[in-house]
Amino acid sequence: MDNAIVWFRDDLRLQDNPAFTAAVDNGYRVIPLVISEQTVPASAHTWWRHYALADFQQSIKSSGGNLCLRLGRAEGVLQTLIDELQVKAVFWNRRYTPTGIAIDTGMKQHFKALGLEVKTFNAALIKEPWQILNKTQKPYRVFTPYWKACLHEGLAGANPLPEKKIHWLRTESLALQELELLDHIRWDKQFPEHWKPTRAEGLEQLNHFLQGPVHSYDCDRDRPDIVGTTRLSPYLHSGLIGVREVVSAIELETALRSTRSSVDSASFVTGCDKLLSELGWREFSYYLLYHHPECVREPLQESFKRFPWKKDQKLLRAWQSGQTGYPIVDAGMRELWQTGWMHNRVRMIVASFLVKHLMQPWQEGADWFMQTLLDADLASNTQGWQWTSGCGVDASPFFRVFNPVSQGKKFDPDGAYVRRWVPELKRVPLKQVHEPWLMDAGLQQASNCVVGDQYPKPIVDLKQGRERALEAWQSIRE
DNA sequence: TGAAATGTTGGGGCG
DNA sequence: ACGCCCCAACATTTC
Repeated sequence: MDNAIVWFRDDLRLQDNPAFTAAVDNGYRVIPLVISEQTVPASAHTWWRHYALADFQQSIKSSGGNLCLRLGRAEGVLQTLIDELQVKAVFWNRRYTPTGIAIDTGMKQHFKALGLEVKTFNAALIKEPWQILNKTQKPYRVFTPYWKACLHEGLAGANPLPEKKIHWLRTESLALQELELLDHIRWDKQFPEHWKPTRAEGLEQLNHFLQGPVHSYDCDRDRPDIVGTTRLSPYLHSGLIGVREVVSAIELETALRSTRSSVDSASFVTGCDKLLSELGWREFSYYLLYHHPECVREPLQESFKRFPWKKDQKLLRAWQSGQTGYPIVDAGMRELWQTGWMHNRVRMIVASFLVKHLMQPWQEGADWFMQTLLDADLASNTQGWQWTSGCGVDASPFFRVFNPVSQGKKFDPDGAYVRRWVPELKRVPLKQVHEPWLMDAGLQQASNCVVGDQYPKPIVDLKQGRERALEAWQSIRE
């Protein structure tokens, strides 16, 4: 029996894993490998990765293997193992980030040239980015026709499990701690209160969602004050759960429902369609990143390269630390810092505020999100920022400036979300909870929220900020 | 997957 | 009963 390395990256699961399945079914003895290249310092998503790896390690252990953890540059690590263990094949699932593609392409050529069998697969996406093209054989630039084309082809479900018995090759491994994925400064100490990075927990969340919240997903997903979303993003990014497993779960639940005629099937179908379309946006992000790798740093709309940003470290710091004086913005930024996650509606609000009212370059916001999000996903994050900044393809028009006060009133109508994350607002009456500066001096005292003292004064005037942004935008229009 | 400015309409108070 | 004004409520336009 020959040995094959299955190199796991953002696909930390044995189910729905085509590279792993192929290795087993092709009759190889499997060396499950994870390499930590340590190119980024410990941050929120490496915290997640640490515990996700612990879970993955455990699942391999319980099926009789041991996960091989290594540190260093991928090529060197692979070469060492190949030499030591007479490895005949290397299998992995594809990445789609520019650097990931560059590394993987080079490595595939290198090891093929040495006579190894190297095979790559799709575990991360419903459709490969090169698969979906418009009538002129070019990539789509608008979401809706793109997603229709995907739906027309049919959404693939989970990849099959191996049919043959799994044979593991046990190897020496570093201890998980030696990967140094946890920061020495334990600013992440509150994460465990909010997250359990295990596959079982992710599946549980998915199932729970499909049993209840999916029915009101259409409106509830916009409400940061209630748990109306799946909160699956970190599971999907690390690959504890595969996106195609989500598709399969939806299909299975739909099939179960069609056998009984339930009265609430309409809301179920609507919710599922909405969820699928959110997964569609994720796909579209990977698609755009694949076809336009430069979009990580460069706006997709040429004219935005001339945008007159007003770089200001003080404003950026105030935004990052949730001290802007606008409750919904501060609540979002503090939720992010404390839990490693932010509700999507609030991501749009804080992004619009940073880019438009504060006139800071979207790349600054994108960088901060990548450092602080558990689900730090280059594709989704880049597209999210380009979308709100109005410089992406099929983006929100720049003139659509979110007003943090009206957005707060609309999507956090009881003030529960802002009060949860901005404790200064706990005793502020609902009427002023999204605009505490409107309280008179006496009420500010009585509410323990003296503006300019206990809670910051608004960092920018909304009307002025909006007008300044629109003027700047006019200046770059053709 | 906005918001603000501007335009239009229609009911009610009032002389 | 009528015209006039006011102004909410809604609709349209603009960024």
